[in-house]
Amino acid sequence: MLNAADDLLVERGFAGVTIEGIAARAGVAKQTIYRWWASKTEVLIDAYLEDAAEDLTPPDHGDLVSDLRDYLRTLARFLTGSDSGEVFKALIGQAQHAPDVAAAFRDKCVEEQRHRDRLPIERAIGRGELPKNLDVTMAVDQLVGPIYYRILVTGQAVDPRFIDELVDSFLHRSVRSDGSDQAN
Amino acid sequence: MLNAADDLLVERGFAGVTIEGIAARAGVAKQTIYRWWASKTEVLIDAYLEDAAEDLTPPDHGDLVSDLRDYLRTLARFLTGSDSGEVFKALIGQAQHAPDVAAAFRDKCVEEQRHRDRLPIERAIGRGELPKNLDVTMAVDQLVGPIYYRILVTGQAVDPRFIDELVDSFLHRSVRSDGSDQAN
Amino acid sequence: MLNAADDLLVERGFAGVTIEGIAARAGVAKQTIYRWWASKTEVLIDAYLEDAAEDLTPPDHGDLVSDLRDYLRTLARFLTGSDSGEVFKALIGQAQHAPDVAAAFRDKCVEEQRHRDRLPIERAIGRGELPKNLDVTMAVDQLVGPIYYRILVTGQAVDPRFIDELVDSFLHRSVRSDGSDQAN
Amino acid sequence: MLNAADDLLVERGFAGVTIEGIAARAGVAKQTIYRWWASKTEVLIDAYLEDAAEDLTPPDHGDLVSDLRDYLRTLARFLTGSDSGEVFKALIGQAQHAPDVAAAFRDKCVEEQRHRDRLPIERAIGRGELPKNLDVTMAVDQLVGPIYYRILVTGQAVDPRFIDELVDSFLHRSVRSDGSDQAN
DNA sequence: GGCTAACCGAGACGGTACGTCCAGTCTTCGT
DNA sequence: ACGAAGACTGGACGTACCGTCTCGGTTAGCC
Repeated sequence: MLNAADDLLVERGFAGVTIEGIAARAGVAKQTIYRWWASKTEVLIDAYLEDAAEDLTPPDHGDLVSDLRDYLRTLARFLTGSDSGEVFKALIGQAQHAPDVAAAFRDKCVEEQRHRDRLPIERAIGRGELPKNLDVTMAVDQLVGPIYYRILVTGQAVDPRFIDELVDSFLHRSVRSDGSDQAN
Repeated sequence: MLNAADDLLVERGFAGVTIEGIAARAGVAKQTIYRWWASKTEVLIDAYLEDAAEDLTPPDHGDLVSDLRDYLRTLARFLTGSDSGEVFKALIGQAQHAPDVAAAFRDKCVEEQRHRDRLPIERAIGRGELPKNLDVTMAVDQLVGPIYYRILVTGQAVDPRFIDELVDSFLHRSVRSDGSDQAN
Repeated sequence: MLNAADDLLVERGFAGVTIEGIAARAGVAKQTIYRWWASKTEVLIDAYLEDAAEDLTPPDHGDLVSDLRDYLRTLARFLTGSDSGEVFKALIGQAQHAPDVAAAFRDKCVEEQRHRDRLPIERAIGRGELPKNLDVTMAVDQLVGPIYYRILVTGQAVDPRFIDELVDSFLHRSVRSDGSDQAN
Repeated sequence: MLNAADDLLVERGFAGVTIEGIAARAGVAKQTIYRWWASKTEVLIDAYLEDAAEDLTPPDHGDLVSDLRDYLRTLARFLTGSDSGEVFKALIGQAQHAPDVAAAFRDKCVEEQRHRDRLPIERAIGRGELPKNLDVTMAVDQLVGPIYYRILVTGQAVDPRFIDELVDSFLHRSVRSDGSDQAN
């Protein structure tokens, strides 16, 4: 059933995902779907949860710059080029239309995603590469925000160069924000 | 007709906007709508264009910090609290589902919006507050990206404190990036 | 279970009787119903048999006219005004749609009913009030046929006056049909 | 559409008639059916009206006995052996379940039928074969009632012998009831 | 100034999917 | 072991909109 939903989304787009279509493809009665999910969006959320998360495990090279560049590139590729990313974007899209979808989606998907997003930063703090008092949430917003923005809103390409610049800007600012390099 | 579409979206959400509903509320035949627009999304794009843009004219205080803080707050308020902002978000949402919507939406709405976003930066460059070789696109992405990200993806609040920090980070980094303020 | 079926029919009509409804009201699992009956119609047949028959025992006043008038009025009241009568009519109705229902219904309900219908006539023959060679089946058809016809088909009222006329016609014809009054 | 309904009823019985089935067979959208009829029963009523009535025009041999025998045999054949008769019986059946169906059915179908039933009697009265003060309604009930009764309730055969006896009984009684043949 | 054409409202139409109800079959679990 | 509980496939229900398609009944323009 979840696979059926997944496949339909990739093949025919969000509008092509229908409860009837999922049921037909999964060889299941509509009622069975309604028994477990309230809408196609909830099916997609579960479909996303099932087979998506692991693709995004942040790497750990023991080096902030490498970690960030690697991870953010993976994130961009996930959002623009993978099936799970398609589902994720579709769900973000749907979240703009229905507050209940937004709530469920954030609870179950975004929360987890944000947790992963924080890891490289937190590890760097642990290693002393970044100051202990760094506002991690803020840092994450500044790093991934522009990426989501380009993908969701403007459609601009998110290429390695863009990510490198993003990381550079972030690091220069961050390092400086604890005052340590102002002394130079 | 555009008002009807607008009103329906605000009252009942994107799913509550239907061609039939618009026609009924506008006292118009469905066919008349189809004569000029290909889908409800296109109606909403035009509805957005009609009465939205002017709310977002960036201010010009002659001072980058004030301009940015003022403008980004206005942008956040527009996205989270205005009727036009609702339409805008609905269209971003729909753009995730349909590439043609995405294309039209970016052409007609985002383009213009991006132009406005650049103004404070460009004026600051003109005034010499920012270096001439600054990558404006990048700068805009870093400033508005996190705001859109919070609103569209995570649902975190976008309050003045967040915006101030965003602006501070940006300025320290930007100013520093050409090395000009290190000389001070 | 039978009571549940009965009650549902009276409260909500034939379409309101469902296996699930009976099961729910009787506090029983659907499967338990299917174990003993093949369809809701069979449940209704048994429900009818359980608590219906006795209301229609023909009276025995020792006088054909009184017996017939009394009995036919009771029959009319049964068909138009009693709960069992509602079940009976519902079953006749259903018998028009499904031959198997018709067969079962006639076997189990109509047969018995016909037997009761014959009693007044047969007793009158026994008493010598009617000729021994009278075609009892024919006589019954002529007496009860018009009553069923009005109730099932035309919806005309079946009032005492109608029944009296029916009985009168029958008696005059019957007495004469053995040739005994042609001699006058 | 009406033909489709008709055909389905004859082929698959009343339960086999569904709005979806009619729509599919007629090459029409469900909504179109719902636009014009409130239920499958109403479709069947109109289907019956369209192509049924003319089969039952009572004959006029100028002779009551012939007229009645001929007509009642036609009626019996109509009810037991024709497609329209199947529809008619199905509607009578359904009328037992739903008062609104009963009302519509009686208004549109039974009324007309009753009118035809009266014709032989009324013409005989016009010709002086029957007394002017004869209760025609009562007479019709007594003639057709037993036929409907056998067909709808008991399932007994309605053969020519039965009809002949019915007519004989009726005539002897009727003729006698005004005293005219007692004078012989 | 009258004829004609375009446009518009109204809404019927063939469709697709919705979400619900119930049928009839099945498995599980507790007494 | 039996029966309640209820999940399951399947199919029809009646509804909402879709996008297409006639219909008249205005206007408006052009001769």
